[in-house]
Amino acid sequence: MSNLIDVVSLVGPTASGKTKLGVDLAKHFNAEIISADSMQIYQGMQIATAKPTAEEMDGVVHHLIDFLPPDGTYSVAKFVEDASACIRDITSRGKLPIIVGGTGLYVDSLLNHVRFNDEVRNEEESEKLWHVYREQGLDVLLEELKRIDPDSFERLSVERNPKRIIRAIEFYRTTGVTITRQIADSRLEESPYRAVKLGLNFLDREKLYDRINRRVDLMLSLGLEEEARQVLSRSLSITSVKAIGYKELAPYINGEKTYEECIEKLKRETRRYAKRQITWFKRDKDINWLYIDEYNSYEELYNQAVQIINKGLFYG
RNA sequence: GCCUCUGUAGCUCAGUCGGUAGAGCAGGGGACUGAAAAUCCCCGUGUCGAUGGUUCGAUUCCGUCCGGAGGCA
Repeated sequence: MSNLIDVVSLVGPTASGKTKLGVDLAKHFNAEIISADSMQIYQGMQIATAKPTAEEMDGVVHHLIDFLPPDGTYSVAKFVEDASACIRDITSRGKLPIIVGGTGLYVDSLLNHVRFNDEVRNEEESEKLWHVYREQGLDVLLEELKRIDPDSFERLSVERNPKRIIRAIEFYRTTGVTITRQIADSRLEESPYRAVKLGLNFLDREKLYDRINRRVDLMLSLGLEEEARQVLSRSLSITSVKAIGYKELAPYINGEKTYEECIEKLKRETRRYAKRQITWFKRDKDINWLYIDEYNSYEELYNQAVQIINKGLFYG
């Protein structure tokens, strides 16, 4: 008998059917759902984020959905804090937490119990560094990084990813600790969770892409364009502007591009997003993958999921 | 019917003065610690429309055929 906390996680690319399976599993296991989705947190962004409707939730309690106005910022660190509190709360009421979502960084940080530094993000420092980057290029920043944190210089100088290089410097300047050190420190504590991990995907990538394309069409028929007009007219935070669905439609709404061009772009961006999600999740060898096109029916897939969870929970 | 142009990667097209070819887009693989629906890295063999001919050698030149576009009657 361990004192680890049992949780279930359900991940997968967008449009793979996480919402429905999550709800069905929650009902079966007397569970509540914690959403791990960086965009479904926002109010007013319903259609584009494929946020579950009341009907889809079907009475199952969902946490961390639809609670932040679009001008609010959010982050992994905040998510881990919020979701951890949710797990404690759900568990204390004798129920099982199921984490459902497509934001891999969120899920992993939560389940691995990553400890983020207490220091909050330093926006001004970050802005300054971006300015330097735009004015003088990346090499100046790389030089500084080489001086303060040779290890992360090693890692980051190959890909030359400005966002990461800037964050590494920003982090050091505000905390006096290197990001390399922080990453190591963040994993010192053992995770208090024992997670049964499920992943939803297709063997045949084409089938996923078909589904994504059809879902975008469905979103449009549900009024995505009108939602986009509303969302785009509000002030958005640095996080919420990134949502796929609005910025792709903007050129059409502004009369700069045709409807067809923008829809194509929207579908393509969604497909690419799904591909990146898959790349992220593939790395976790503990995930039990359920390949949708390997099952004859949803019931079969559902039963398999139930079996895996039972096995993990009672004999894991 | 005649004339001209055209057929090369999934798509749009370069190119080879004859030595079997390369860009963009699409697509694939990967990275990922406070913006992650973000940010970034790597990856190009394809009967060069078909078939004859010339040639040591043809995707390239010539003939014929098939497909596409345009022009003249």
